[in-house]
Amino acid sequence: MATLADVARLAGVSSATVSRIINGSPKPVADALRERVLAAVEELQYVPNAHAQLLARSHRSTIGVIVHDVSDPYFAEIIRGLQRVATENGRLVITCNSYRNPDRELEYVELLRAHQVAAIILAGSGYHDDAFTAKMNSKLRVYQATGGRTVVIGRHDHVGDAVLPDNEKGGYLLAAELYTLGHRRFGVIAGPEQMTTTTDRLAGLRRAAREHGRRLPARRIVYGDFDRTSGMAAAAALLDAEPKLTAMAALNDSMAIGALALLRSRGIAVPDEVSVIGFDDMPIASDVTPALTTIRLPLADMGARAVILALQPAEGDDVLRIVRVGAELIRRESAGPARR
Amino acid sequence: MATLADVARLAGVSSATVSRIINGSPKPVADALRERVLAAVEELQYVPNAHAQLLARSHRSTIGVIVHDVSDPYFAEIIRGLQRVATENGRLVITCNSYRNPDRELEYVELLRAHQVAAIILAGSGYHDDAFTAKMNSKLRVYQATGGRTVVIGRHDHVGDAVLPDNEKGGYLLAAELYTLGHRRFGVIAGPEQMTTTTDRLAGLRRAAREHGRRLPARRIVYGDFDRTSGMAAAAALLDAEPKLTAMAALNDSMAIGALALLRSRGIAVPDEVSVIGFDDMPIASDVTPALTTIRLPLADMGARAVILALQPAEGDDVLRIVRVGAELIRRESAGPARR
DNA sequence: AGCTGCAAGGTAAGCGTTTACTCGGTGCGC
DNA sequence: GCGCACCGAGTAAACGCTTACCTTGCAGCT
Repeated sequence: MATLADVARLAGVSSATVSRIINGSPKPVADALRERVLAAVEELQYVPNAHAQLLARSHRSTIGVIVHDVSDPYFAEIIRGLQRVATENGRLVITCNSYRNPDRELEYVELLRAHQVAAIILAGSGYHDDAFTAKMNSKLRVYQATGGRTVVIGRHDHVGDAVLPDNEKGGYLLAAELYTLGHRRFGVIAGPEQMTTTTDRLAGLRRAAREHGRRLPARRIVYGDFDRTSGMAAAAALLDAEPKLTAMAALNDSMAIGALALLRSRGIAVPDEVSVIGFDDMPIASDVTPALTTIRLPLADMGARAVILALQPAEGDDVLRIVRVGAELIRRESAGPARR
Repeated sequence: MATLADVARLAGVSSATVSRIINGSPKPVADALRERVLAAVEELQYVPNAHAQLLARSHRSTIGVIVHDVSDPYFAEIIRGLQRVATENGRLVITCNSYRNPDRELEYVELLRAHQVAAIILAGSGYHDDAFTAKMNSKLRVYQATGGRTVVIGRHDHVGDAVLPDNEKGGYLLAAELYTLGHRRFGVIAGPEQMTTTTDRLAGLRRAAREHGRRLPARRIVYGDFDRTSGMAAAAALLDAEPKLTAMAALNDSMAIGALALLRSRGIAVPDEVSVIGFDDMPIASDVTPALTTIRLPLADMGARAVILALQPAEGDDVLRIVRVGAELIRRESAGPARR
């Protein structure tokens, strides 16, 4: 690979001059030299070694994000928003997929630290696991101590700034809609039991239940993995245990779609016989049949806000800033009045 | 941030020793020292500076991938396969989204070169644009000249190894199925006109047409953007121009889903009145209603093979290796016999 | 003429690693 | 008892850049 020194040699100038020209430094450089240098750069197809630059420069500029899985539309949307703002600010973003493996999340924090990122954004729900939380917090604190900024999206138990979607309210809206439509016995297809997203959303469902003088019996809650397959399995389990269910509340759209698929395979009409409501409003929610009634979270916006938090230097020293974003019911066709 | 030197100081050894212990160098080190060093690493929460390592080490280990958009399920699948193999081999992968902007692709090649990646994988279709191809090839060649490896997925006009899905055959299968079902006048919802994926798939359709003694009139081909919205628009245009169409061939699933949505909005039954066939077999293809008949490409496998090519050193010097992967018709419910 | 001041470019000291090389100190063969 | 090989640890030279600081030359003063 051609180096700065090669360019300097070819142009007959010092490497400092080349560096200044390439980085558009404020120091003035004679036009003649500039042209010679640019020509040399072109001729050698010179590209500065990013690692050498990062080593030599003091300021860090890239942003690291840890998600469960980019190909999950939920995260894809968050990242879309996040990328937009990052790019607008000339920041590169490195994305890491933990595939819901806590250990891998820990490893990725190290990796991002090793890469000297300016900020680490933890997207995706946290776990109710004190040992993990403690480890993660200690790693994050070390990182913060060296000037690193951290932002979490949708978890409350970590140090640093946070963007918090109102999962509780979303859950409330979801259940409230079901009660309003006259459903009294509905199953819940929840996510992994130890994830905070699951418990928050469930808490919302429970609040709505209480307001209607009811409760969510444990036997009507099945825990899945937030993916389509587990949604199908959960729907099947629910139906087998209690064939008279009039509705299902899925705690994310992927599982809702799985439920829809299972219902279809059993020839159960949605929403005429059983209503289904999802959560997240992923792009394909409106393409399944029937189009999914769901709770919308401003995903792209959440990603964008996370970057903004990461970029703004903290005002005080220890104030941690929290941005809350709302949840909204999107009525489509998969939920209707209770019929049986 | 703690540095190697800090650790060395705390442990009372030289930095060389620390480096050797951390990297598990073959050089033997006394156990007592090893423990002291490891303790110091733990105490300081030391993480080696990745950039300094890359600068100092000679061998490059990360892999760069350029795709159009990770959140597009087509690429998400490719990346999944690619990641798997890369991780198995201890390689990190950096993903760049060009959002179908050729200039951005060029920029990303520079960026990846700047980051000293061991290989660049160009996923996603190429363009029929000689100026662009020439520029890209020159950049790739420069990169190769310095020992970089390049692999392209699904484009033929670039230098380097390649993984080529049989788009032509897929197109052929698609059209053959339509003809077999008795469709004689069907619309084609194609991708961007200058993309090789589009032209390859179209070529397959044309071959099938010829074999059935027919042709694809230009007025029945509408070019979209490979996304849902343009699929809807294209379906509308097709239908408006020729209401008697009995089927539509979409050149990817996203557009097929868009077409399905449009047909539904117009109250046209699929497949009873109009059949629809997609291409790619994205995961959601089986969740839309009716489930999409489509052409399956082994996407994850393609990603995996690309990494394998990138990792295997070229045998000869100039032999460029080409791996071809097949296409397969997946019959589901969106295509049926022609009825009108 | 002798200074000062400034503009334009060069010199060289890092940045944090890795690694070839150097250097005491053992243990061994003779 | 001496030299040698070898082992384990340290020294220091890269790696390719950025940038503080220094040099040079020249215009503008007094």
